[in-house]
Amino acid sequence: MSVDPLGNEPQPITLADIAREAGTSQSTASRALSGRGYVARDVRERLLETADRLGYVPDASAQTLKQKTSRIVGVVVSDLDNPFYGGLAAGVEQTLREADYRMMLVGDNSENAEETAAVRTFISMRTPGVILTPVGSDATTLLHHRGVPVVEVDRRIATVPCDAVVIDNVRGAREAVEHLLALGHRRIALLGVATDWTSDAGRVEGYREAHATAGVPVDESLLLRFPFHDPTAGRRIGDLLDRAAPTAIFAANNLLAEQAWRVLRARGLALPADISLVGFDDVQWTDMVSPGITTVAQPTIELGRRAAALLIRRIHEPGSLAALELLQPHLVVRGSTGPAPRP
Amino acid sequence: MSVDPLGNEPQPITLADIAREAGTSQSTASRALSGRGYVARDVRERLLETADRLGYVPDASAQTLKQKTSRIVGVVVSDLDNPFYGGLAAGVEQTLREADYRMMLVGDNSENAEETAAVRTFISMRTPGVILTPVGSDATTLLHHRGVPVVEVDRRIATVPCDAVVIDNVRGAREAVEHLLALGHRRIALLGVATDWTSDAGRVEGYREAHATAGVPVDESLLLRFPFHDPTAGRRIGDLLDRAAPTAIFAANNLLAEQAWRVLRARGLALPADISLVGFDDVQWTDMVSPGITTVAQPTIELGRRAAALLIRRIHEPGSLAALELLQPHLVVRGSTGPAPRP
DNA sequence: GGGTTATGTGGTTACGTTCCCACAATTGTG
DNA sequence: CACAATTGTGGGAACGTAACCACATAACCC
Repeated sequence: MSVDPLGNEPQPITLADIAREAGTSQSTASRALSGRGYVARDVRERLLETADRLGYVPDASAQTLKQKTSRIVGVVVSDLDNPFYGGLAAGVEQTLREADYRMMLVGDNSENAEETAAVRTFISMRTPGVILTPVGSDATTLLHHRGVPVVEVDRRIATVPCDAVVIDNVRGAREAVEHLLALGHRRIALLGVATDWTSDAGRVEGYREAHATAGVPVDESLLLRFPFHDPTAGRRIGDLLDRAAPTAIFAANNLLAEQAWRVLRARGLALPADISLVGFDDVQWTDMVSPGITTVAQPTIELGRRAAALLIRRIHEPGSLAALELLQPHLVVRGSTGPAPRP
Repeated sequence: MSVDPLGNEPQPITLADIAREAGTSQSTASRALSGRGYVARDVRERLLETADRLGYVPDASAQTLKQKTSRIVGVVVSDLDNPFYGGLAAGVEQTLREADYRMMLVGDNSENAEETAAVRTFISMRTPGVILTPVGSDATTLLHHRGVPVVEVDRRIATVPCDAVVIDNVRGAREAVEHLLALGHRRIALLGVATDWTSDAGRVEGYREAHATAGVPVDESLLLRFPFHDPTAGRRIGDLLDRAAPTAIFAANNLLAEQAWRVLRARGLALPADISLVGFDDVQWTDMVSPGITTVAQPTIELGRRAAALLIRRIHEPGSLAALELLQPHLVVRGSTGPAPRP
């Protein structure tokens, strides 16, 4: 690269520069580079060449200011550290990129305030649309009120009409619990999240449905709910084991499944001889531990892809009714589940 | 919320609107809301109140256009799906948020072209600085040439002066291999990445250093290098086992460690009786499988935090010399390593 | 009491882009 | 040959903000 040896490029070059250099007007240069409007073949080529030669990069803020919308889609997930959200984001980005949009990814640590703050940033950036795993309804309301398309993914919370793509949590949970019931378990603990998330509510519902269908009454003392990041989760799970003597545990997300697994190992309980365990979300470790963990697998990246596709459609045709896409999970049976121990 | 029941908010409100509403000039309104410059107490309060009441959100693109810089730091990582990069991003975001910057996270799938494209977007957004896990040197050069501060994390590739924060790969690898040598292993396979990444080069160097210090010659046929995402990795590792008969494997990143582990399990080899395994990067599963995997742990989120802190410092005082921060990894010994089997 | 400073305010411009409009020249159509 | 459509170009006004500058008024100091 043979450029300015002093390395100081004080002024970035603008459209005006390349217009002057190519001997045309700014208007023509704009048309040539943006590809909209008439411009003669040779003139266009000359302009493209000079732009390239001078290393012209259009100023996104000027474009956004003028066009009143940017090409950066806002995405907010609950936890950047959790592989589930990582996969989701990867799926979103992939589809967005194909449609020539960029992704701005933000984590909100499951805090309503952080979610709202992120959304405020998106609004100020004139984002064309937002994808989020909602933690509260404020953010979506804010966006909807501003006319910004929103797609909720993984959970539905919005109190205003908006698109969503979620998995069939009821069915996933039902299949998991049916599997346990079929193995003879009658005392199945449920570890869930103590929020108003629909994902969690659905999983509880599936748990109850399976019991109802099988004619097994639900012992409410077997249900345990946790805040999103609960440092005392391990102890509480231990208490549950002592207090309610379950023969199986259904953990409604990958974090709780891990916690439960660690407690069981610490107690030296054998899977599935002493107790059975089913998780939700097929993360990496579930097939590496022995025995492998039976779990409800979700199409994580596909969830992201669908959300992005839905958003793009909505950006292009804002009119139509709010859509709800329901993806199907499926139960992956591994060694962590077996017949209920005979007392 | 009692707003426009028709839900159409065609024009977002601007500074001019709130100035008119409060009976001041635009200049005064700007000063009151941005907090720079004189404005009487009561006037300021009145302006803040009206801004709040009307739901004013400043237009980021106008601000950026005027100020020639935005508050959105660009971050590009190799793989959103990999928990290592997820942790890194979480650390970066946390520190950035505290300094009132936002993060724009992009994945590049370890493709030079995608990395460069992302960086071009950042430039067009007038990003105040960029943090990246570099895959090539083009991106950094581009940014440096434009006068945008860059911090490289995890690896150093730049051919231009720029800040970096990495871990001491040589030492991490050396300790891992010394551990194996001390256990009597003499045929230690190395699984690495076939790139010019300094992280990988450092790990190879540590491997060689440990051998040299112990006076053990290195059998080059034990060294294996893979592209970043190699679908044939499993087969190649299997070939290595057959061909070179190692008694231990040192896998230089978490992906390769997982691959190796799966191959060993598939072959029914017992850890550590038949063969020992050491990984790099202490991801979740390493202490869940049995036996646990001995591994070189890196302070992942801390890596992200330091990078962000360094970038912020550099943004505020551009003059000083490029800094290199070296974080120390440490070896976590678990059950996957044991004495070399007697032939 | 004239100068300096602190405290406040408003007019105006510039940032870089897009896009509407006006206008030329060329070609086609009755 | 008039009149329209096609092809092509350039002038100039926005978009919403920040910041420079000019200009008030009041307080303060020798």
